[in-house]
Amino acid sequence: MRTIRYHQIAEELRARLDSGEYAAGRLLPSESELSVEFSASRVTIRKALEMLRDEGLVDARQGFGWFVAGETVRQPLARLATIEEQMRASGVRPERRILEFAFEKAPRDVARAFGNPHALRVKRLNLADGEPFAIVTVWCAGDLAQHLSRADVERSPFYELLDIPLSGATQTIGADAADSAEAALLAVPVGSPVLRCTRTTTDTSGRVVLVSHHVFPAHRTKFVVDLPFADQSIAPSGLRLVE
Amino acid sequence: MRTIRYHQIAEELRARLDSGEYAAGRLLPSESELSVEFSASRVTIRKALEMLRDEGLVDARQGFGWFVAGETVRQPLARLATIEEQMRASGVRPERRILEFAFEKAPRDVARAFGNPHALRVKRLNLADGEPFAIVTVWCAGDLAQHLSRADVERSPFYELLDIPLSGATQTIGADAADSAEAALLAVPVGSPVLRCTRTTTDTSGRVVLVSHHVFPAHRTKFVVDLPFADQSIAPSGLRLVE
DNA sequence: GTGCGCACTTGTATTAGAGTTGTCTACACA
DNA sequence: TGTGTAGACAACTCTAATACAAGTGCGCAC
Repeated sequence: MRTIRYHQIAEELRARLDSGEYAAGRLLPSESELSVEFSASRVTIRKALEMLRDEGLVDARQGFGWFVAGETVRQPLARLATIEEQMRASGVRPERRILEFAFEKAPRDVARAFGNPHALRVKRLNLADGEPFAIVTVWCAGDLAQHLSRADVERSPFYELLDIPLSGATQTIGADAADSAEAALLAVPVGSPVLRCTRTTTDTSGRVVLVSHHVFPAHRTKFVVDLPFADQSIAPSGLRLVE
Repeated sequence: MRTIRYHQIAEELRARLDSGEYAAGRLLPSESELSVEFSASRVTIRKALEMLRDEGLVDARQGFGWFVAGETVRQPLARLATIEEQMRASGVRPERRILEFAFEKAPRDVARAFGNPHALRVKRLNLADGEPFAIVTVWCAGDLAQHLSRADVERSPFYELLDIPLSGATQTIGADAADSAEAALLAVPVGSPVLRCTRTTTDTSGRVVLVSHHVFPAHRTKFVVDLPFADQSIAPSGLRLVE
């Protein structure tokens, strides 16, 4: 059975991309190098690469080279380490388990922040090395979340899924006792202390686009804040009295 | 594996910034020095530095040099009013009750931070409108505290008593359950959730001068942190996994 | 103290070369 | 006609090397 050369080559390259062989380096070997490696002409290599481009796996820039398509998106975002990157860097294996995914009417306070009650609510459990370390509930403004699927949310963090520039956030940190549902999910006794955080994230126009709620078991997590200047008080900065 | 030179260099510099290698001096080596060190042209070094500038990590002034940009970015964090000023502004009457005042040998970790075990320990209860809202224990390096009396500490906050310029602090925020002594002081049930903060304050020379420990009842206190830039993750910033 | 010059820095613009993709033509083969 | 090879050229990117303008900091003569 006769197979077409550049289909074979495309298949081989696809396998390498999946295996992550080229993912790290970000840049694929040049067409010339590949043509030597596969004993094929540059034109044939190009045809194979163009197939992969049509599939969205790779992309090319003239004078630069072929690169894995996904990476370029992540590049500008990589500047600040996320908690999951930190975990990965320190050898801990992060995991996300989606518990609930629903478009629904947001609670009053969230709806007021969005200016619209229609929202996507995602509840998930984050694990570190298989052990639960956070329950996260995210509300996302409905119009921005319309194209998101459960698989999207399971695969990528929200900031990658929203293709609008985010600008800032306000975050509240408090302590509380775990209720029975939380205790079950986090595998801690009912009533044991947890850190409870609420965060509202806005885009560059100042519109609130995300409201999220986080519950961390106290024995596994702490916040570390560096204050470059003394803020004139022994009391930790940012502390507010509630009611 | 092909990689782009100035991406490599940017990555290396980023690592140094994170590790604090350049943070102390605040001023980075000049472009020329870096070009020699990396065996790269000045243009390449510039590209790497400009990447870091886009990320907000460093900044430059013509004729002066490149420097770590962290301070100005985080400045807003430091401008928060002190908790007691906030209380006064909202009509709440703050009060400080000194519980213990003693020059003594500091615990091992505090002594190591000071470089000297001799320290002043002050334990006090903070009240708002007569109700307890914080247990604060402050260790102050012994040589700086020698002229301080119990009356001094009762009257003024520590930052006013120390006549040396303070420069920054690192603060850890966690949750825990109140033990019996704390519960009694704060007038809450034993085992109810509290916020526990540890802060080390340094002077401009980088010497640790204060170590303080704070316990807040969860039902009365929360931390509010404004994050000027989106830090690219739903996970609250500054969160670290413990051990 | 004031002003000046010197050394050093970043900001910006060139030139050049090597390496890359984008595109085309010509040819061979089944 | 579809497939593959070979080669040539344009356009682009990255890096090096160089030069000059503009700003900063510092010491020195006055």
